[in-house]
Formats: sequence, structure tokens, C-alpha cells
Amino acid sequence: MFVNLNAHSGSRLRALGELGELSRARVIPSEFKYSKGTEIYGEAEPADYVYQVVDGAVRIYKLLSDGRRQIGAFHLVGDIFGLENRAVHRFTAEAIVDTTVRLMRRSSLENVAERDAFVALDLLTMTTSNLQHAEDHMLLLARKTSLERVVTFLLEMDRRLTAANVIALPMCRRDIADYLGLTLETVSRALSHLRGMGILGFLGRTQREIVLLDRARLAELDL
Amino acid sequence: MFVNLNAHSGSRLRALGELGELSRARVIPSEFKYSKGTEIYGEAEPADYVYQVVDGAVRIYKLLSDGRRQIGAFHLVGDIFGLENRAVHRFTAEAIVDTTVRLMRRSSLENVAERDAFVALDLLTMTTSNLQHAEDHMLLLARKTSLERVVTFLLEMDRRLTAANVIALPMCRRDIADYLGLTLETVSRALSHLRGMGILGFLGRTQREIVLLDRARLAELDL
DNA sequence: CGGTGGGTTGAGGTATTTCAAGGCTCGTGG
DNA sequence: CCACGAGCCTTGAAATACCTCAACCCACCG
Repeated sequence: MFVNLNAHSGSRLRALGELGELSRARVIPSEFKYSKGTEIYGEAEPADYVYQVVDGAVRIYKLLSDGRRQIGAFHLVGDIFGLENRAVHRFTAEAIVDTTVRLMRRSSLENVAERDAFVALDLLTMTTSNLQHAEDHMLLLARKTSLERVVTFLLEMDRRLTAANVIALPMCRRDIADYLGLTLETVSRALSHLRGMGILGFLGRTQREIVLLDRARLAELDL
Repeated sequence: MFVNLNAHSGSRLRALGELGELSRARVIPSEFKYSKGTEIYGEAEPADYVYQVVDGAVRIYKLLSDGRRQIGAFHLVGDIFGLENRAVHRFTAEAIVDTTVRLMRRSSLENVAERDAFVALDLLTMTTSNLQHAEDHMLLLARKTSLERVVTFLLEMDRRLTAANVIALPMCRRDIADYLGLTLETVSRALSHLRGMGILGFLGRTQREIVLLDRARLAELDL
């Protein structure tokens, strides 16, 4: 059987363990801080490092030539990102808030992976996890309505970062919109609509803390 | 460095070579035929086999509970598909036309991959290739106009199956629409529009043979 | 305190979908 | 051999979901 780091939220934390172990033998992963809004790496730049979020949050995105932006994923605490097996990055990565990452050289990882099939399979598992996310997201982008997209997004964030019943989003409405293939106004309207339905509420000065009043009804809206 | 089966169209053929070699030692890949429209495997079914298209074409798709469909990819001659590293398939696969596939047991592949890091890296390369396609497709689905989507689709098909300047599409308009997140009418209108611009023409009784009159101008429309 | 960076809400515009009709090709059966 | 229906494609007209543009609010900060 394939080594199973176990699907989603779980996998990344365990994968961290794995990466940590690898590195123990060969490299000491170093930490680095990026302040809000700064670029960690750019699309098409050489992919020399692999990163793990220690604290904060990261968005990775692609741009069309005229500036339209598509956020491919958000990386939260524990997530590993920037792992490519070609020489260059396929996305730009930016810190959404002040963020600390742990990083290790790609080449070290490659050296180990060439010798140890299980390590290579771990990399495969991580890549598959990303692939599965992308596949699910394609379905969302191609076929879901704006309300359904926002619902799916909230459930994803709930699963990945909720403390109790409050989802403390690190990203702004525009980021959410660019992740979901919508405009920020449409996202805002969908959230207001869900609030109007009594499914969620907002908290805090900023509207980024979302209270899940009725997770069951929210889940019903997710197809 | 990672073993490089070399990115897209090329990779799959070479990967075939690799798979062939693996199997020579352990299993004899057998062939199987599926007639037009029949299911090869279903979403969430156990993933016991890995397939390669010998002749014909395959679509893989997901459905929402109410029947909305999203085609994640088309697999053409030479392509390997059905490779999962979890136990179940994440898509349904169907033959678009009468199709011959070569198949091998997943378990054989796994056994080899656990012993040979290079084989595991080959699997990683194939998975990464799928991931890259999915990432590009997300951008298309999230941010491109209907015309841009159709243009990108035509260029993809041109790259993957053109003989001379004629693209002989195996799939119907509805399949294209479900791949691009549009309706079949919108796809048809976009194609008519491109014909009106003198960029392409139709051939044959059916409208599935597309003549590329001006590839350069078509490529200009792809952002 | 004024400015800036979010966020919400409204009104109007538009790209795409939906609904509907019609054409062409092919296979089948009278 | 022709008629007929099924499948697929195109095209038009109307409906609509989402976008665009604009105003406004609020919190934060120099």
C-alpha cells in the first residue's frame, strides 16, 4: 500500500512530521518572517525552497496578462507549500498577514527522495492531496452558484481553522472572491444573505470573524 | 534532480514506456475495449487498475447531487489515467467513442514503487502533470470569458491531437461545455464567432472536424 | 482629524443561460 | 427507396445571475 499520510487537514500536519525527520538527518530547516502583503516567491521563479507555515497565512495565485487573478489555495498553519517537481514555481505566493515560515532547500529533499522510496511516496501523497483539492475546486468553479461557492468555502475554512464555532478568516473579501471566481461584492452579498437566513453572524470590529450559528443548515446548502 | 519525464504531451508517452518496463518484470498489461458511452469506472469505486488509452478517447467527470457535471479532463491516445494513491477513484471515467485501453493492477505498481524510488518519482511526475493541468484549468474556469475558454480548449486539443491543421474532436459540444464550465449553446456560439472571424472553419458532415485557418490569431486570443 | 483600507448595499448593465425552434445526417424499418 | 425519428448542432429571443459602478459606513492610524 501507499504510505498514507491521510487525506486533508490531517495530512499536512503529519507531513510536517515527515519533513522534519528528513531534514533532521541532512539540513536544519530555518525560519523566516514575511510581513503582510509581501511576496514569498513569484510565478516562474526557480523553486529552490519548500515552505511550511508556522504562523500566519499564505495565498498562492496566478494572473492573466490583463491582471485577472485566481487564488489557487490558501495555506494555513501547518501546511506545506511551494513543493514543485519541476524547476520553477507555478504560482506566486504572498503572505496574507504577518507570517512565519519554515523552509528547507528543495535539493536536500530531492536527494533523500532519490534514495528512499518511502520519502518519494510521501511527496506523492502531498502532491495528490493538492491535486484532490484542485479537482474539487474545479467543480466548484465550473458548476456552483455564488451562494454554493461561499458555503463550500466557509465549510472548508471551518474544517481547517475553526476554534469552537467562530471562523476567524485571515483573508479579505477580495481574496475570497478571487479564490471562488467571483467579485468581492458578490461574496459580501452571499455572506449577508446567509446572515439573513440566521445561519451565521459576524463578530468583531472587522467582519472577518464569522460565527457559525447553524452548521447543519450550512452543510445542507453544500451539494 | 527529480526524474523528469518531461512535462505535458510528451510525458505521457514516455511514462507509458516506463510503465511498460515495470510491468514487463511483474505483470502483463492486458487490453480491454469499451464501446462509446460506457463507464470504465465510477467515482468512489475501488481503484484497482491503472489505465492507458490505446485507441479512442475518455472523459473523466464529477457530478453534483442535482446532476450538474464537470469534466475534469479528456484522456487521449497514450494518456495514462485512473492513477490514484488513495483507494478509490475521484472521478467517473467513460469512453467518449469506442475505446481500447491497456490496464494493469494498481497493486503491482505499488509494490514496485515501494522498492524503487525512481519509480515512485515517476508516479510523482505523472501526478504533478495532472496537478498542473488542474491548476491551469482552475484559472480558466474562474477568470476566462467564454470565448477565451473555447480558444484555450482549441489550442489544447491542437497541441494534443492535431494532424496537420485539422482538429478532429472526439467529443460532442456538451462534453466541451462541461469541460469549460459553459453550456453547449455558448460553446457553439463561440465556435461560430471564431469561424466568423476567419480563424477557423468546420469540415466533414459532423461539425467535429475543425480547420485551423489562422493559428497565430487564435493564439493571440489566449491570455 | 482627515485619509486609507476594508466592508456593505443599491441600481443598472451585460455575459451567459434558458427556452425554443429548426436544420442536417444517419440509421432503421416500412 | 423513402420516410421517420434520434442525435447533434446552430441560432434566436427572453430571462437571470453575476458584475460594474457608485455611494456610504466604520475602524484604524498617522
